[in-house]
Amino acid sequence: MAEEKLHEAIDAMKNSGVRITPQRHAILEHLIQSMSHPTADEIYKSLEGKFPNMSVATVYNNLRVFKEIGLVKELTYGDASSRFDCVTTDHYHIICDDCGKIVDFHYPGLDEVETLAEQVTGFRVGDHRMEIYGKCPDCQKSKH
Amino acid sequence: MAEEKLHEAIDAMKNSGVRITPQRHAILEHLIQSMSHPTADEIYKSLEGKFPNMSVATVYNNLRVFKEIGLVKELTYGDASSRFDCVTTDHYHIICDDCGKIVDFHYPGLDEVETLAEQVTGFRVGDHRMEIYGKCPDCQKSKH
DNA sequence: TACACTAATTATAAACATTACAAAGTAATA
DNA sequence: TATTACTTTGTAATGTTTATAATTAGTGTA
Repeated sequence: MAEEKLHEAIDAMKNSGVRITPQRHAILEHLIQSMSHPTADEIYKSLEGKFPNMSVATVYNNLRVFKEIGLVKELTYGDASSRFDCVTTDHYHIICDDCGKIVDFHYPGLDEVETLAEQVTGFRVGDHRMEIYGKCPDCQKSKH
Repeated sequence: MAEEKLHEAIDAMKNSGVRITPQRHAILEHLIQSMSHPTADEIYKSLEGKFPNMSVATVYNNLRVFKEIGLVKELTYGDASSRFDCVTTDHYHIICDDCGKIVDFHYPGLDEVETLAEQVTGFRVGDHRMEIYGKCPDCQKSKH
């Protein structure tokens, strides 16, 4: 299924007229397979072996491209660096205040919130994001 | 009413054993009165007149203190710097993709989402945030 | 397949927000 | 007043992200 997602993503790139370079392929592959929410630097470091000459700028450039096509979402929390999440099915994130762990959390889309927001504000709504904060099971146990 | 909020905030500081310095008073006052979502630098610049010697570090330090007491929330969007929002009544934000305008948007708290998240993930939930993205009325008119 | 056009990559420098640190100042308490 | 702990200040340092120019590499067409 990761294979399939990758193909879909590559098709999306073709349709948008975006060239498919080895670096882009590798970044996408890593995002899909990692099942996590890596920072740009983490992606850069994890591809060091395959692409010893790849520049950090390439990672940033392509994450921006993927974002523009809609393949990837940028997650900005309070901490230093953004994290990037492959857009697959609708889901939200729940984040541990103590250890920073991020867990995916599926929930029927909040369409009614979007609709009401349109009516109240006059915006044309395209998207929304939500994060839930709390304490993960592990950190609940370790009462310091 | 801004006056009143300020007093409440100052009481909260007293209860938390946090000293009320002129700088803290001014930062809080600005946050409450501005009715916007300023960056740390905007706060710094707007208080330059009153406090010519105030350091940027002071602004950052105190915003962190306010956050810890629960007086202020940090809003991190994709852009360079965080914005800070006085915690008053429950509300969310709707943000224009084009011009970056941020508009408050009231909505009955999503308590049922928090509850479900607890059940599904085992987290103990304390808080959540949501942002809605779209195109504001002004930017809809100016079809580029 | 080779060519030409355009886009992408690289390497580096720069910008920028935020934090760390030490020294000086200030409030609270006894 | 002396002591203590907390705040502010100024500056340096850190770390992420972007800008730039030169080089390299995809892609469509002959």
